[in-house]
Amino acid sequence: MDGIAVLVVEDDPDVRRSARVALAPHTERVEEVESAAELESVLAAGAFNVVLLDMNFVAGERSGAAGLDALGRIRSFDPTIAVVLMTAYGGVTLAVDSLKRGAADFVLKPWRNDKLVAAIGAAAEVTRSRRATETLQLAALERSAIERALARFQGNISSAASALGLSRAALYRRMAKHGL
Amino acid sequence: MDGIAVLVVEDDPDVRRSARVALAPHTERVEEVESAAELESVLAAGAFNVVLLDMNFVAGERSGAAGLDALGRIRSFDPTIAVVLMTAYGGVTLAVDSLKRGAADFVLKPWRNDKLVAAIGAAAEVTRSRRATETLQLAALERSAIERALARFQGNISSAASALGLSRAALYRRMAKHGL
DNA sequence: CGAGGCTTGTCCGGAATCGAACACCCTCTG
DNA sequence: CAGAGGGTGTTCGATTCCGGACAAGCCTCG
Repeated sequence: MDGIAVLVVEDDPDVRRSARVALAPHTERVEEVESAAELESVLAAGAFNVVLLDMNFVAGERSGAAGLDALGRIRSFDPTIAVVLMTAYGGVTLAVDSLKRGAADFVLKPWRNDKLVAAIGAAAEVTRSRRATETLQLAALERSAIERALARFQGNISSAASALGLSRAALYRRMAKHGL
Repeated sequence: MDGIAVLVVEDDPDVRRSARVALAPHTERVEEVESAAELESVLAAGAFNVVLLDMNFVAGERSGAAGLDALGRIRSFDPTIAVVLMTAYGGVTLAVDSLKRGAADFVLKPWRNDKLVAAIGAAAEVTRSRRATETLQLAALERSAIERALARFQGNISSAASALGLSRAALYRRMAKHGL
């Protein structure tokens, strides 16, 4: 799993070490922070493609609220990065809530190393895919929309043009422009 | 919750009745099927905006595989419709796997009626939002991309134009066309 | 077999868009 | 304080794109 840079957010030094031991042989880089206080600056500086985020790093707090808050901040900062949440206390409700709020995966502590590695690998792939498809280039968006329309209508030019809001002649020109 | 049409997929008649009793006062229509055999034709005929899907409707089978298979078929047929999964046997792993495969929510049996109603309401909103944003109209896609670019670059016309692959003058014209 | 409805690909006079250039403003640095 | 570097909004001759119309083909139905 070359090219994977993981940021581990975890207050417990034993768990941080366990994560590093599990992940380091399978990734390019594992960095750790003890709290979520400076998440944005660490993320900005670090070119990560996965975050492994503890849900409870406030002493005595077990609800997962801190982790969900941090998840929200990470997603605001970089919506493309996949976040894997981990907790020792989670039930179905917390897991479901986490994924609904945008976590890519949810891991219970103590984990099996092979499952953690697999989860991180899958999450990195989610980040890769999100980053590949996020573009603002109008030409690329137009080409993609034309391809989807042609697929949707099995190559029927009249229907595809209508769906795209173009005349048939205009669609022919756009198709030629994009080499379709 | 006007305008919500729910399809309940559940083999147990007692559970089907419980779902109907819980949901009927809060929705426009509740229909039920006993198995997933004819899902696509029922969905095609019915104009639903939520599916409440049991995970286990194969006798003796408790793994949830049947429900996940049905989820996949529903999503292939109509990727915009929100699916709420329900099971009596699910743990964190099954819940996480369900959401990763595209379920909008996950409900454990026996449910609390108010929570089921809330989950269905939220799922209907997910369907509404997905259907609103799925468009092939190039003009709408262009407007949306311009808005995202302006937001991304805090209104900086030069940077937004560059990201969109347009000249500044062209961007000004597109913005005027879209009333931005 | 022929009509009707749908599809296809192409054309061309007119309309719309193009982007380099212009003039100007603001901030930062030497 | 002046100059550099970034930004802004607008202009206009050149270029590209527009869509209704045309001609033709295919499929279904009476």
